[in-house]
Amino acid sequence: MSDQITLTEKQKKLIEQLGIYHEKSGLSPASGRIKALLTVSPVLELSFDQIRETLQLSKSATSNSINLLMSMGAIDYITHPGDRKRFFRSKIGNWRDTMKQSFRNITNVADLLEEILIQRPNETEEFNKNLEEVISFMRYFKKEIPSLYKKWDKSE
Amino acid sequence: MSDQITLTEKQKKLIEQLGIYHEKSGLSPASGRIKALLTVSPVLELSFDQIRETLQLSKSATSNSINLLMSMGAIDYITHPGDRKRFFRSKIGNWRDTMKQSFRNITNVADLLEEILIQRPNETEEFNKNLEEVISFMRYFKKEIPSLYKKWDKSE
DNA sequence: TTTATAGTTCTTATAATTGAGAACTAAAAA
DNA sequence: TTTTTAGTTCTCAATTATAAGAACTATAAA
Repeated sequence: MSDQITLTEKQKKLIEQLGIYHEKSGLSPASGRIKALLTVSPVLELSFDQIRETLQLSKSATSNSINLLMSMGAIDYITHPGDRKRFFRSKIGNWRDTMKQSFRNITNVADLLEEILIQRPNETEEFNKNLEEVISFMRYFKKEIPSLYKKWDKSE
Repeated sequence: MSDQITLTEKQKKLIEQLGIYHEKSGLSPASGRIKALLTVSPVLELSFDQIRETLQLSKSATSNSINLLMSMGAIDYITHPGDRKRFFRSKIGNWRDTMKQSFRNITNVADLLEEILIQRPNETEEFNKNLEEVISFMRYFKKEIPSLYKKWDKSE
């Protein structure tokens, strides 16, 4: 019956906080909580019903959110022999790709800003110069990311 | 009567695209369009009614969005002697601060992840190691931003 | 002093998100 | 073959976000 997992008050608070952070990054409340639960939970692999009951969600919200998070590559699942259940877990090991994705979002706007710059009147000199600088910095930033990773790897 | 400013189809399309980008970053449609208009418009300083009529917004949506963008530091205004109107303009010159703000959002989660790490069981070794790495990279990244700006400045 | 201007604020109306609950489905177990 | 399990999908209700429109306000102009 009760698949609810036991969490300390501290853990519940951290799930809430991390969940809100995920919401700000564009996830729905339910998806954010599930992603957060799979980061905070001492048990790394949780079944559908453990997630559902721990977070008090409906089956539909749980199913839809799990599938969204899987399609985003944020979580995956494993099965255990003799058990039909799937056990979901965070793909935190993929953090480099996740990070790269979020950098891509910052830098991809550079192309759009360039299109804007191209059709601006030459007369708005100071403005255009600032726009040019933003674009230039974004591209420089993008270019430097690999070496940033390399330098971090070394410093580890 | 008509304070609507003239825009090419291309400019309208760019406002739409940049507006959607701003929406994805958390602004409402109206705020996103206003910020985009003040980036694309060949006329840099636009009055309340020029913004309103060009984007076909209600007075309330225009007023609330303008005030939100001002409180965020995304736009400001000037007045011209003998004219009561305020003329709003993009604060694109502040792009370094804007960029820093968006970096802060990425790196601020490090403290939360650290709190999560601290209370995790030692048994989930691999997971904890990954979490540790994310935190370490985020902090390294934050630390490197100033020198990234410096190097970019030089390369300019 | 009255009127016009430049917005602001308040009260809805509409639309979009979100998730609940029930009905359904496919595969495995009995 | 029937039943149970592990989810999925559909429909709908509730909440939330968004902005329209009207009423209001403060300042300046006439």
